[in-house]
Amino acid sequence: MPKVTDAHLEARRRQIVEAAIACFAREGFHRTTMQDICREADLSAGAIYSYFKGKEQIIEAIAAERHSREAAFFEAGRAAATPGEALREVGRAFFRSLDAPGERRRRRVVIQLWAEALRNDTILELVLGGVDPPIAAVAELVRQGQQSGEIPDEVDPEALARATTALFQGFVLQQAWYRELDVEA
Amino acid sequence: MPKVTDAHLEARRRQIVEAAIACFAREGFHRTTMQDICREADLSAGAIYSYFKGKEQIIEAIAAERHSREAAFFEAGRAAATPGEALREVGRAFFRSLDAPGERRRRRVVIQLWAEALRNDTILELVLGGVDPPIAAVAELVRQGQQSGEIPDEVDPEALARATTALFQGFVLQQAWYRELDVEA
Amino acid sequence: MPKVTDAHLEARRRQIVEAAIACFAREGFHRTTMQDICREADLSAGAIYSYFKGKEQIIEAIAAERHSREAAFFEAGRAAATPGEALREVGRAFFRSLDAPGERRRRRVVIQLWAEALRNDTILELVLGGVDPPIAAVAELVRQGQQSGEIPDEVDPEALARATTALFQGFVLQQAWYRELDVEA
Amino acid sequence: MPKVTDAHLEARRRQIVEAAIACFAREGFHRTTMQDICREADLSAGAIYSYFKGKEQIIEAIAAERHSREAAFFEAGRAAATPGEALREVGRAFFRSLDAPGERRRRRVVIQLWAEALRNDTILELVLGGVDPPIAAVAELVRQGQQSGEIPDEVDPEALARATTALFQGFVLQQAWYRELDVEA
DNA sequence: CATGAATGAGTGTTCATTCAT
DNA sequence: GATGAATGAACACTCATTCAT
Repeated sequence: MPKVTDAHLEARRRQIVEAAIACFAREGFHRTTMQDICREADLSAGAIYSYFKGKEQIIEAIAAERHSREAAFFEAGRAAATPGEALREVGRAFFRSLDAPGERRRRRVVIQLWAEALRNDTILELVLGGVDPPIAAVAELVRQGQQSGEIPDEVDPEALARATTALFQGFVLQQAWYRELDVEA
Repeated sequence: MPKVTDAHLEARRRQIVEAAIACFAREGFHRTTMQDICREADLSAGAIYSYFKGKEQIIEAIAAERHSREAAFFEAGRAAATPGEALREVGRAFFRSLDAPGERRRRRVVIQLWAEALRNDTILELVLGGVDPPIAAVAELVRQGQQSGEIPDEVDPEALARATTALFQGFVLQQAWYRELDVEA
Repeated sequence: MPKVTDAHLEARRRQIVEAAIACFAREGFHRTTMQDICREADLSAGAIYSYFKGKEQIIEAIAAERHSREAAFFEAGRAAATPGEALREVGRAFFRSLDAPGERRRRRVVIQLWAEALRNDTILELVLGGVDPPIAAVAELVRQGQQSGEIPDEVDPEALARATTALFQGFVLQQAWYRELDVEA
Repeated sequence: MPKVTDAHLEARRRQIVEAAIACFAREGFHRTTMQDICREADLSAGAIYSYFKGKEQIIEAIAAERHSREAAFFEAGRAAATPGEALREVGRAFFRSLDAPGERRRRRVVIQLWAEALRNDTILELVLGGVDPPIAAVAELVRQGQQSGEIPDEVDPEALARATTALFQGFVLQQAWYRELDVEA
């Protein structure tokens, strides 16, 4: 890694990550060669290795990116009047994102990250880092909803939060396989 | 897939598939070498290639297997008195399977199949073949429940079925990442 | 390393080592590519990697071989009547080997091993393993010569042995650079 | 070797050569990258390529340097009263240099040059240019010693000179491998 | 039918060298 | 003159697949 100093380092890394996402969405992590990424990023092999230690690290960089993206959904709920409304708003933000065409590619990569997390602890950690905080946030909203009487007390907030997340993950999956409707919650 | 005529062909194929599942669950499709499978199955490379045309075909065979497994859940609902009870029974059967230790390994492989389905149409078809009929079955149960008044009319049966499946898929995912509770539905 | 079982393993290893020596003598360790060795050994890359874990290990195998070769010189001295005569016989055996055409190639490789030993402890050990015992053997002969009065008492046997070895090593070097005479001792 | 006109060119070249020696002694010619040398010399890659056409040429510059160093040993003998005494003085100067700590690093590089000389004729010439004149000088001293009766006539001066050099080279080698004594001659 | 040694194209990665700034 | 990011050919090594025995 022949060091790089200035701030365009971030731009280059983004360029590479973006190219890698395009390739990975198309062909998967393992069918994508570094040469493919080079071609897509319009950079030489050597250049890419100046910014990332290897293919694995590019994948990890993509996994790390998810954090912020997931967090964005919760911005949608912030303005809501009641916790229940906030929850519904978050759900709607999520469903809206399912249709965003730019996200499609990203979601195909996310599913591969789920699989990769099974055997790469670094990626598992990054993936959970993008999953656990939302679960906690939803659980907190549920607890608030229970205090305000909006949500029945007998529900376990943690379990409901987890179920909601599971539901979303399942939709991500189905959305990647077909092209379809959504409707309810 | 040349030679071999008799019915122990099926036994051999099962032996190989079983070994492959063990390897894939441990290391993933792409980190698993044919040699790994040979070792695990205690067979020579040549032997395996008598029963499967290649690695890809072993993966496809595993994907095909899922059909029958998923179908088994619906057996649980068959004996139920009402459609609503049947649905709950199917859900319970599913959650029970999440804890079955033998299933753990299989589910790790299923997640990889989800990712693989994104770039291999044969596998996509096989995966959907294991997902669509359950959805249809649940939708049918919902419709029956609506006719018997157990379930409100305004729900879209297809959408609810799809949501239920999504929920289950999400749980499969989470179960593979942590080790946890379930409780409600 | 797809295991290899029978005793022709040794033959194959020899074939590879022999090919590697030819390449290394011609081009040096670092200019020789694995493909060169493949070509010379008339084996595929994969085949070579069944017998050696990598290029480094081939070099180490060559270094290990030296042990036995160096030891052979001392056979020459065994039949000698007196220790002094034995020493002279060993020297003569050594000088004879300098002219052996087959050895020429090997000596070119030995010089490279000397350099390699400076930064590879495994090789340093192997090289010293081929150098220390001869030194000890010569020192022992000198001691015997001192007891029999053939050699003056004031010489330090260790130092003389070491000097003798140094002399031999220097000759190996010069012989590899020019093509020349030897005469005395 | 473009540009650069003034006399501090020599200073820069020395700076680079010095850095290269440090790196080569540590890691060997082939494990040392140009980046390593850049870092050690605290110069940019481009700068180094202004003073040397490439890595090879730096190595050659190091080899060329040896000439003068070897020659210095013979200064020691110049003041001696008799040829025999001169020879002993040269030997002593050599052994003294074996212990000089700064020389240690250089000798590690010399050994690598010996190996490199086997496949790079430019380096072979440079190495021999540092070896042949000393041999000739020693042979001349021997001849003088024979004329003055100090040394028996039946010795071949050339052969003895060559043997002396071989002895020295062997000591250089051993000194690089262990840390040891010297004593006699 | 089975074996497992052999194949060889293809992979991720390195590093000497260049050249726009 | 100096810089250091970029280049890209070359390398060591892997592994799905084949086929002589």
